[in-house]
Amino acid sequence: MRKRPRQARSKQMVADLIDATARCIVANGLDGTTTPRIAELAGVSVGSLYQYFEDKEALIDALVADRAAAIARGLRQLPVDTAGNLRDMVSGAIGYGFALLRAGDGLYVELIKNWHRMPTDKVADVLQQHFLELARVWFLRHYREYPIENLQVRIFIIVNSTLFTMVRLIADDHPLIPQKEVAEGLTDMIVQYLAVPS
Amino acid sequence: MRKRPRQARSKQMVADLIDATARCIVANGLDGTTTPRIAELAGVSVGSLYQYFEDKEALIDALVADRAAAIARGLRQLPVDTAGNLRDMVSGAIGYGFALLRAGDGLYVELIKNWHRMPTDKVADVLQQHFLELARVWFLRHYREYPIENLQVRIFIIVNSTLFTMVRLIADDHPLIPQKEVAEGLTDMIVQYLAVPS
DNA sequence: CCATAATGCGAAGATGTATTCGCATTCAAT
DNA sequence: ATTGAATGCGAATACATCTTCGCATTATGG
Repeated sequence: MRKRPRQARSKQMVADLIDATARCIVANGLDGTTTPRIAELAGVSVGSLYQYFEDKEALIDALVADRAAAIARGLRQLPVDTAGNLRDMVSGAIGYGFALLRAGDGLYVELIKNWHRMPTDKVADVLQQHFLELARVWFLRHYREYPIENLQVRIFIIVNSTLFTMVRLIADDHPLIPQKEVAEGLTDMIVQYLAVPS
Repeated sequence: MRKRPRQARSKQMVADLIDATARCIVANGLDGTTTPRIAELAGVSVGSLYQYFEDKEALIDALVADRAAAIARGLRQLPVDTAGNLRDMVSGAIGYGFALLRAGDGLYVELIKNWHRMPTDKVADVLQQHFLELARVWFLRHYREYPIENLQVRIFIIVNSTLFTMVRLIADDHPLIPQKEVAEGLTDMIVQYLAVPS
């Protein structure tokens, strides 16, 4: 950040700018997200944007960091019963994932679509780390000897498979492929896969 | 196409332009692929580009259509033993997929990364259709009563999971996650999933 | 209340890209 | 060889974007 916002109104402006960036991405897509449009939505001047952000990328970076942190908090607060069965955990996580992607008017979908143009791919990292930890706990609890070597790879496969299958489904509608069945299919697939001995 | 190339040299130019587009995407990424750069690589003038292509998008469209057709041909010629076991088929397909993505200096990876900005997402469609058909044949042969309703959804999940997991792995290197293990993991996952009764 | 710093502005500058158009060149058929 | 069509050219046009800068406005601390 180029300059720290010291007064209350500038702090508000920074918040407004980040919020406006989100709304701009939702309304115009990442490609249609321009500094004039962001400024207009935020109700500030273009120049003001550059007071606190090095450039447009820094602004988007801030937005992503914000949301990644929010998602991380949401995941931590998600009630998981590590003593319960695996299928319920997985099913719950996938349901949560779909809900998250459907929320925010497609902001997350747009961001994940453009993951490779993001400053840092924090969203996928957050998911990866969270579920890796969750899986560690679960396996440690249920099987003293669990495939710890393999777990990283398995979680990598599972997180990416799930994330992009969901995004592809939501991004453009596939009339023959209902969300409910995909959620069940992903659950089946993941549960089966985690049960495979290494 | 704005105008049909009639003479030999114009046909050559169209071919050169499509080839130059591929090289430009490899060298500069999709975002860095501009009409001047394409023209320069093709060794023709910018204006000539617009003789046979409505706009830049049409040019990229032509490239994608070309490659999609080539991949479809490659898949059809891939020797598959529908009488053999499922694991070998899946494993072979995944090996082929990785080889394809590694080939072409990252052209396919770049195209799939930007799937949502492609004129038509032919690549994924091609894969989807092919493997759907393949799965139909296989299941018809091995189980007279196969879950035909479910098969579309399963193939959707499998194709997208595999494709994007591979692309994510190749796009930026994950030192802790070797390709070999991912290939094996994906194979395990898919084979298990296809064996789940519907 | 005043002096100073912080903040906000938005037109103008710099850059880059897609696309067109009139003219030059090459081809192919007669 | 000639002529009309096809082809090729690339400077010029039109447009859009990011970013800066000098000036006006507002807040804060003494």
